[in-house]
Amino acid sequence: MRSAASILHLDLDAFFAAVEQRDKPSLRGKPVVVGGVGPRGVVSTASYEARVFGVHSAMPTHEARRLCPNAAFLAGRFRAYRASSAIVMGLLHELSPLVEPLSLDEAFVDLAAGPTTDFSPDAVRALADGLRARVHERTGGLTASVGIGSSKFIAKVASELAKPDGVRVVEPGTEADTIADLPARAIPGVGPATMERLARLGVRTVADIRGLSHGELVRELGRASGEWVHALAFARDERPVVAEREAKSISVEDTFETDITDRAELDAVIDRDARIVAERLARSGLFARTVTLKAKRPDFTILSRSLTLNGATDRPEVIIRVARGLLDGVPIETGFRLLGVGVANFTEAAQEELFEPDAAGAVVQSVTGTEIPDTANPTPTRDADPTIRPRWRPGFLPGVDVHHDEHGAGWVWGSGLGRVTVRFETADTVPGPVRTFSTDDPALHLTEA
DNA sequence: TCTGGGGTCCTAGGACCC
DNA sequence: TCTGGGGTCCTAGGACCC
Repeated sequence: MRSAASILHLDLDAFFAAVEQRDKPSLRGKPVVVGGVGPRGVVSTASYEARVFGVHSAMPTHEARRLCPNAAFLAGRFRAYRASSAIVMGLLHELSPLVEPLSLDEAFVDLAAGPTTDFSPDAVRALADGLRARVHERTGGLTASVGIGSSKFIAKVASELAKPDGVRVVEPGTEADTIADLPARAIPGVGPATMERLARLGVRTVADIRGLSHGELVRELGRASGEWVHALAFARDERPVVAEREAKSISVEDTFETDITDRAELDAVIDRDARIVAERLARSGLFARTVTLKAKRPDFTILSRSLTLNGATDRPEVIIRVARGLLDGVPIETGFRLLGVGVANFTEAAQEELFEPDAAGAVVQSVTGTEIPDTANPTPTRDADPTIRPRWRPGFLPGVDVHHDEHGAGWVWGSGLGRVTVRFETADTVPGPVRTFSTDDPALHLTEA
């Protein structure tokens, strides 16, 4: 926590709905609900006119329709939202180079990293008013709420208190008092489950948390969460504003209008999602080592299966093959309401860390790496497939190349120069046994799937 | 007519290595 | 021969956020 109120949090009011009302004058002053419009959709944003009826974010759309049948229900126009968001983020960058977007409609700004020198309450209030006026003008009428405080937590609480269309500055020294009477739920990271546990300890407000010992909280909530909640209850928050955070995962998922049981249909969903994931990977110039399959059962329980490859990939056929393999190990009789494919564990191509020593201590090629000399085993027995991009040579692709011998069939798990790891498929389990072959082992029979 | 999609972080157990 | 601790990686699930 700083001594000056130098962290700003901006939150656009009912953002998606406000953009719709701005662009369609007939919707102004009327309830607007943006979100999933299908039978299993949920509300993303409700305009303030719709909130009067009890409609709010994350509510099932069918319930919103029941509460407010006269509202306009819209699926959302993300291109328009991104455009307005970019204008606002640009305005924030005029205040400081250190801007941390949290979503399209929200960001932190570290004013101390910019030209601002006067952090007196009056000065930062004037700064926030100027910012809000520019947002309104440059976006064609959108309103924003702005909070300023000595930490991220306090700035965010302040913008919440300022809503809608207002400013709130929490003066240094008044932080603990400001949050004392808020529900414990106001602490980020305290959701329904944590709130339930805290309630059992008699906690309702932030101040109530202060009555518990550090040890009690850690015992009840676990190490990380306990310490976090304890610190924030006393308004202790040292998190820096971080401008650019690198993505750690990419995923695509679909909720179906009716549950799907059919394997072929599930495979088709995997294919579609995996191709989108691969496209986004390639566009980011990233390669992923871990593929995850996610499924939601009719009873809403979520199941996930993941597999980490020896090498990284951005190829759709690899992601598809791995994801389908993961589905093999999952009972599908009850059907799923959602299926999704994700990737994680990113590397960038042709970087040194992609080369790893093999069992013998020699350096071998990772599947995304560039070939490097291996004097111990200089000759891969198979030429590079010309359809495979150069970085893949000598080109045994995890999940694509298939091995077949008298012990059964399997697919390539990973490959380095001079070795190929094969995972055998078994009748009822994934993963099956794994075996590593030398590339000149006559028992190794590889074909492309 | 039941409850999205895109993420992040944490926990816990097992494998494996030193 | 037995015991054992620490560290890292992987996997599965859960909580949470916008």
